[in-house]
Amino acid sequence: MSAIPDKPKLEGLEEKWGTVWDTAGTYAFDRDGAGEVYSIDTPPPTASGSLHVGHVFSYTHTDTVARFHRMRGKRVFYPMGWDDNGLPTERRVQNYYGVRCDPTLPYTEGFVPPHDGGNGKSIKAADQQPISRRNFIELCEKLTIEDEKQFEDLWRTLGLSVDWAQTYRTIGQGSLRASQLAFIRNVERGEAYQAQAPTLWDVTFRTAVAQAELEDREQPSAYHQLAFHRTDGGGDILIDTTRPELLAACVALVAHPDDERFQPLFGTTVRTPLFDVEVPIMAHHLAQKDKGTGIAMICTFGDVTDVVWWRELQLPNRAILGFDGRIISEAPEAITSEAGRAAFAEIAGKTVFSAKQVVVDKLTESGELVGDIRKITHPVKFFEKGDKPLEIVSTRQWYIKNGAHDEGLRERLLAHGRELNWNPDFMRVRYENWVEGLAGDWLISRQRFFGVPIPVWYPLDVDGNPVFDQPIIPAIDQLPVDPSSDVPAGYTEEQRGQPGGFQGEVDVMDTWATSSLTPQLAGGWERDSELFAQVYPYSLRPQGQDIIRTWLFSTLLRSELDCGQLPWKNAGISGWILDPDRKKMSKSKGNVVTPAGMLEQHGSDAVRYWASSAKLGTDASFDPQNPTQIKIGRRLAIKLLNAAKFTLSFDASGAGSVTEAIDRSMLARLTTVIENATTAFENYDHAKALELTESFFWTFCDDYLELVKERAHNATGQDQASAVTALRTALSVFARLFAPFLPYATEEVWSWFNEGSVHQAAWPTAAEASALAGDDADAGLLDLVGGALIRVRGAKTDAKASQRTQVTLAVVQVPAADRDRLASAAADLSAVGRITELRIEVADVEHVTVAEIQLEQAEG
RNA sequence: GGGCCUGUAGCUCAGCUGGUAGAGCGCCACGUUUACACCGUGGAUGUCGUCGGUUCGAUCCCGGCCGGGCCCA
Repeated sequence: MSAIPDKPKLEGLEEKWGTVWDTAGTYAFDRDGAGEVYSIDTPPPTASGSLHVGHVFSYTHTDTVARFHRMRGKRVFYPMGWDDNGLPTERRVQNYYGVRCDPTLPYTEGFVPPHDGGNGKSIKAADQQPISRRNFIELCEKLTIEDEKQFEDLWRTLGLSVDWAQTYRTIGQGSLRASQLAFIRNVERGEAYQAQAPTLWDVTFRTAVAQAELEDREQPSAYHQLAFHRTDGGGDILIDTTRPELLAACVALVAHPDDERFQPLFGTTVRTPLFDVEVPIMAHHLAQKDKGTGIAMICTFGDVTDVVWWRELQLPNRAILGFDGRIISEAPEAITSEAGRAAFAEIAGKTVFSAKQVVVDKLTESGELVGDIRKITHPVKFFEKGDKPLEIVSTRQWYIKNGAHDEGLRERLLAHGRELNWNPDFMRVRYENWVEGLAGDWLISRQRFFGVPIPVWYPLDVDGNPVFDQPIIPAIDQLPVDPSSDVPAGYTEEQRGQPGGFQGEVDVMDTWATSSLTPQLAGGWERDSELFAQVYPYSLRPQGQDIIRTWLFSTLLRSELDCGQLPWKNAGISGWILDPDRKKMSKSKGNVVTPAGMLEQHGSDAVRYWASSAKLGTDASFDPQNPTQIKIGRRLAIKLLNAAKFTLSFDASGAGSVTEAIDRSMLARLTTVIENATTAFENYDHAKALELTESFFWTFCDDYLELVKERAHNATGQDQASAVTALRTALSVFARLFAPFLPYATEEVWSWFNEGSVHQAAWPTAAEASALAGDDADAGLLDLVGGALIRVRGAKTDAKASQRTQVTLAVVQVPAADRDRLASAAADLSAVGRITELRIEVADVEHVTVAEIQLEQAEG
């Protein structure tokens, strides 16, 4: 036990107890212990991103749950991971060091980057120094490790009860191995496959992206009306398009099968303007009668609908867009006319923007552009991290089955969604909408650098062409591998790139292909089976609502594929942080405050109180200029310190039993608070647990403590002992009920009258309070006496007198049933109210009422 | 266009499977009371978004509309 300071304060508690917890291993997972395990599949924050109040918010929610279960005697497995793999890190490295990756360059020993630190501003691509892939990855490694240190410091200050021995990085060696191993298992079971297919492509980052990473953005565009020429001599057919630059890639026209205007034309053909290619007119239900002229051109590929049409109508591929977003140099073979080939030559090599200009000019010239160009805005698909519209290119990519084309798998995924306990429950719907809306399998190939390499090689035939459908898979004990530098079994390095030799896959996996394995990464899957058996399936998956479609879905998918099981029992979904205008906090709006500064200014407990007071799934608004909830939390923590100091100042030598009615009443109330707070926590409603505890704590301080302080201080014998016993019991209970929310203040208070950490103490039980209160305690008495006290105080306030003013006579009226009850606390009431003569009368009143009060005249 | 959430005191929110509303902050007044001035005490404050329906009775259930947010087309 430690001494109680004269002036308890919050400052310094983070450092003091942080060190103690670390040294004592307070939050270490006891893998050899007995008892139930409570395991948490922690969201690994993006190491290259900056932490904001939203992180503090949701991670605090999780921590309160972890602390609750730990105090309930469970062995809590609470690891922390860093998501450092992927594009966000690459971008940060580019800006931080002023470099970019050029895989064609050789490695430079002892490379010193042109910048170090930057100032947060992005460095223009043209000013970035090209460096080798290996140099680039080394910088990624270096910077993420620094970033992760800062994250850890913040989490420690916030007081997350993470076991810091259980950390993982999504780019760490263990993750590389697990990620590649899981992929190989997917291949072996036929769940991962390669396909040459139209792929959504970001021309800036030059990589494929997956459905989960898309977002629609409203963009200005324009309708161009083009004249196609019927081959039966029946005149022209007009279509509206926003992408005339793809005219050379046109493979058909399409209208709705029910559209009477076009029914006679189905099966006939037209010639395209400018390029003079004969294409069929076809029917498909996705064509919209009321859009444009009701008949559209299908190009390979202008948008995702084109892909559907192309596939379902079995059209030829005449793609003209390259990976750089420019028109390729080779015209499609279907363009045979001299004029057509000449027209194509003019757009070859141009960006889509420039090509559009050329095509429009030439169509205007030829008179095949009809009427005016009409400006519109419409939604266009973007990579969520990109700033140019996605294009669709045809490439070879690896996919993992996700149920989009597999009814059985989809049903199993939906069944798991129903099986999972969602908090709040309505979040399940978002998952179901996503699963039901999947349009294609999960594309996991990324043409990037800082990621987990796809662990395959391809044999080269005698002509040096890769044989993609016979990939060479490494042996399990060879993992992790980098196919760019490692050599497959049976080959030598000299055979790399040679006919009859092999080539390594250069693509890496999508970040989510690794992040979807967080339960496996943290839990020792295929590495420490004893640990894995203890923690898997996990008790809880906490996360934000924005990544249900990505992280939650993909984790569930990998688990289902690997073992047919749900990876967790519960999901806890936190809401957003909104600024005072109810907008989502964002850096660009300049309304982001740094969490570290917040913790420094207000104290961790105060910030945690604010976070804890919001329910799961509910957005919370936050005004950095006026952080009301944080101030309230700070006040609560300080109040706890002071109330504890006061309570512990009374002589406890006689403590043992509780005999006074008012003391028993308070404990009876406390019993109910314990029961309800426990239930709330069990139901993942930490906010309610806090609210119940806080609310009664103020009653305890304002009324009960006031009522009994005279007796606890000055009385003797059992009267005094009863008060002190009740006070100390309540203090012990409050410290533990508040411990998940205010870990620092409660630990400080606990240390004043207990050995060990409050965070390893037993969660309070109703029995410990009710045993002292007794079965027949009058739970309502505290409010009755408190009501009388409030009215006495009110009378003094009305008289503009100090609360210290002596009352010579107070006549209190009560309903008959309450007279003896109130009388049982008359001495305490008189003491706190400084009442010389207290008369309790029975009257026809609904509530306790002060009928008459005489105050001693204040002196001079 | 479809789905989900949301609209309660000036602000932030609570309101337990329907009985005409609560907390804190802020505001006003009083008080330096020996745990707390990062304080204490007391007080005022609402056609519970809107229009209908069910019901003896609706903030709560149902439907329409309006506003805010998110997801999907």
